[in-house]
Amino acid sequence: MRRNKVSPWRRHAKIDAAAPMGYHSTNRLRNRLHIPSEGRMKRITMADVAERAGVSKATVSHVINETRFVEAATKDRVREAISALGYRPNVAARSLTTQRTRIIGLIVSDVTNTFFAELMRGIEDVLVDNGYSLMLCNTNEVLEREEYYIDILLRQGVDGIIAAATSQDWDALNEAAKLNIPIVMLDRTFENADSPYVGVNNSHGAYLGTCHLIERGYRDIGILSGFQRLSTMRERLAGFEQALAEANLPLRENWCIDSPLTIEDGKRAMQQLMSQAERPGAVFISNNLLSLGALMGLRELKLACPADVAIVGFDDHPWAQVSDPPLTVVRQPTYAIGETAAHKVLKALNDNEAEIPSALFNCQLVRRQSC
Amino acid sequence: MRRNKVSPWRRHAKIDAAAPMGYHSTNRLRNRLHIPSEGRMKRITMADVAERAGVSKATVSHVINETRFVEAATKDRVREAISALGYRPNVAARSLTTQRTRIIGLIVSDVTNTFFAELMRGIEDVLVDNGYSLMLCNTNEVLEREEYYIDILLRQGVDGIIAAATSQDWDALNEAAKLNIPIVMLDRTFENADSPYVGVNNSHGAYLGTCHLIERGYRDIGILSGFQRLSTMRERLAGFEQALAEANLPLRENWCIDSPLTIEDGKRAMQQLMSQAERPGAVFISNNLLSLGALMGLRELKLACPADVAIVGFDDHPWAQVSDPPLTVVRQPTYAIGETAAHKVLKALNDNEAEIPSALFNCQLVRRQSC
DNA sequence: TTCCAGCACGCAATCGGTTTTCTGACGGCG
DNA sequence: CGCCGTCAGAAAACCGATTGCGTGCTGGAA
Repeated sequence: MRRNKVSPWRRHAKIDAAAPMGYHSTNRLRNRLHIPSEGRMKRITMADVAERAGVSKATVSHVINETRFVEAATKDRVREAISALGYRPNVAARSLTTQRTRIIGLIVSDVTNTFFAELMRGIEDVLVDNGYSLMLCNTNEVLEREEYYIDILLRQGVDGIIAAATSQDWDALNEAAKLNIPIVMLDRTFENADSPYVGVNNSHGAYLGTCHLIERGYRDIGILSGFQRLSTMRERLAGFEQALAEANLPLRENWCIDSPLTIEDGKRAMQQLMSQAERPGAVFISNNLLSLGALMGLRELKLACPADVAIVGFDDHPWAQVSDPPLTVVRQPTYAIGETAAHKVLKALNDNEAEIPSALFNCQLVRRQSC
Repeated sequence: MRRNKVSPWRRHAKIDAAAPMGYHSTNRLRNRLHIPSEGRMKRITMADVAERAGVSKATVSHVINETRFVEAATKDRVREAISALGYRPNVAARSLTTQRTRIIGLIVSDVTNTFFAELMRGIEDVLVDNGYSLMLCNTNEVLEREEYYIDILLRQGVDGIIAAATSQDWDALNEAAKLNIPIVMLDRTFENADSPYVGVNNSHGAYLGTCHLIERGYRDIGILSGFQRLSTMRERLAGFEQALAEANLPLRENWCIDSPLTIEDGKRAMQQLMSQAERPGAVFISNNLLSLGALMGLRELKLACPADVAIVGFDDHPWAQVSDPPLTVVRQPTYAIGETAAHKVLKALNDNEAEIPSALFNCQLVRRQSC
């Protein structure tokens, strides 16, 4: 712990590193981080409060937590002492005895993806309402980092974990499960996951989107999808295939492209798709970053959307309303998914015996002008 | 703590609540959150490790932390015991004595704003490399929530705080400062802030953007800005004004609009601006959410950009490349700002005496087609 | 008057680590 | 041979809360 190795999985930002922007540290802005002389101030503990109020630590504790009857007058003295001294309980000490930290660990793959950010907001709003805190673990979709973080969360003693996991199996989370820590799978799950899952009906969503393309008259439809190791991507591909099958349309191998879930890769994938001799007239895109990349790719190729190729994307995004063209998408109730996931961990924590069911939300087609 | 009041500042998502999407909890997906019978597994402590290795707790501790020489053979026995038992140190216990938690608190106003998300990523990447964890506090730009969170962070005993503060003065953070906890101001600061600041040269950025509009021949220029209580917004307005002044252009009161920093409000503000009898031919927009809202507003009014009104925005966004029109913006090196902020807290933690200077990055004009 | 129940609260063990102090063994040196 | 410094590791105090158990006091019943 004390020795900090440079972790091997660090992924550097490309945009900023390349940008020719100066960094100058200004002297006139020099500031102290620390209050001048006083040195380290004595921490105020429960014993200090007890002494000032003329009671024992036990009584102070019971006043704070309302765990035992305390006479009104005593209670007042304690409260007065607390505010006079500016006492703040030490959660480390508390969780040492209670074995609970009131911290929930959140594992996501990319906080800059608005989808995950919106999930986070939903989760965080619920947690803060219930007096819980959030420890953020951004994995950048790197497995080793996810495993590292799970270990950290366990050392930290988090009360529960909400995970949009990168890993494809239960191994990484198994340690947590063995310790009886509630886990909720978010957005993604996998076959042998032994935890409730909160997300959308992905196959139906993709089905909706694809059917919309078919209704609009497109017959030659391709798909841009993410790695099939992610359950969401598998399900969306399945929904896409089902829609084609029901319409008796062919599924052409070379019109089905898997790509890493980044804008750059989406761009490449779209260009690869569209530079074939025979190219699709419409494309279903399984992820919002890929959709954005695809639009960029088309722009570079000077292909018009929907004239040259129509698009339906997965996941809505505020900017999708003002893109050129405004994107028709399958929308997930993202914020609500986050809220629900948070409620489920809390439920598990408050009622040890509760069976926590999974929750599947439905998607909604948002018609705009990309097809 | 134990009693959870519903907090008064909770802000609900509008989009999701309104969306007519079904929620059905599936029975066939019922899962257990907990491992069946075993009950609560005995936690493995340092004492267990010590016993198995036939040494004292002290020795185990020294092996783990490399705080004292331990004979190779002993070290091996301890290590074997650790991995055999699957021992994981309890950070609560550790931080109780060390008085350090290796947690940094991050206060931001809106995680769904890509700008903050990108900052977070930079911060998180640096922290994880250094063995620190991140506690996320999303304030939704609500002051009470920020204060609540600062209190939580202090109880939690975080080692440092990085704050994109909503508050306009030092009061809220003062408690933290009194406890000698390093604070780094992120993106925003204020007059009497007694902490280093990491951000960009906002006034120069706005100056750049406005000058660009002037060079392109626009004389009648307005500005959409955020609340002037935020230092960033004040500085950007100042840069804007300077550019106008240098070009001997008038600053028209009713072409300067302040608005809350949301997409909806940006839309309203832009519509308000453009529905005046005499309207500007170009607008500088101080924030990315406002820029997006502005584009939406123009679209509703059936006004063309840049034909009817030109736009230069602040903050780049991947989607800005494919918007209609692609947006000319002033870009900040967001990720690098985050990294720098993180490095500064760590510096303060590692070197108690260090004077930590503020850091100002430069902005860059990204020319696209909105003017 | 004695006894006991119940009230209001104190005492001290405990959680799981870190760190200071203590100890026994060994070896070098006069 | 005796003395002492060094070394590896043990023992115990300590961090700041929670909590089971114990206790002095009061008042009503026997």
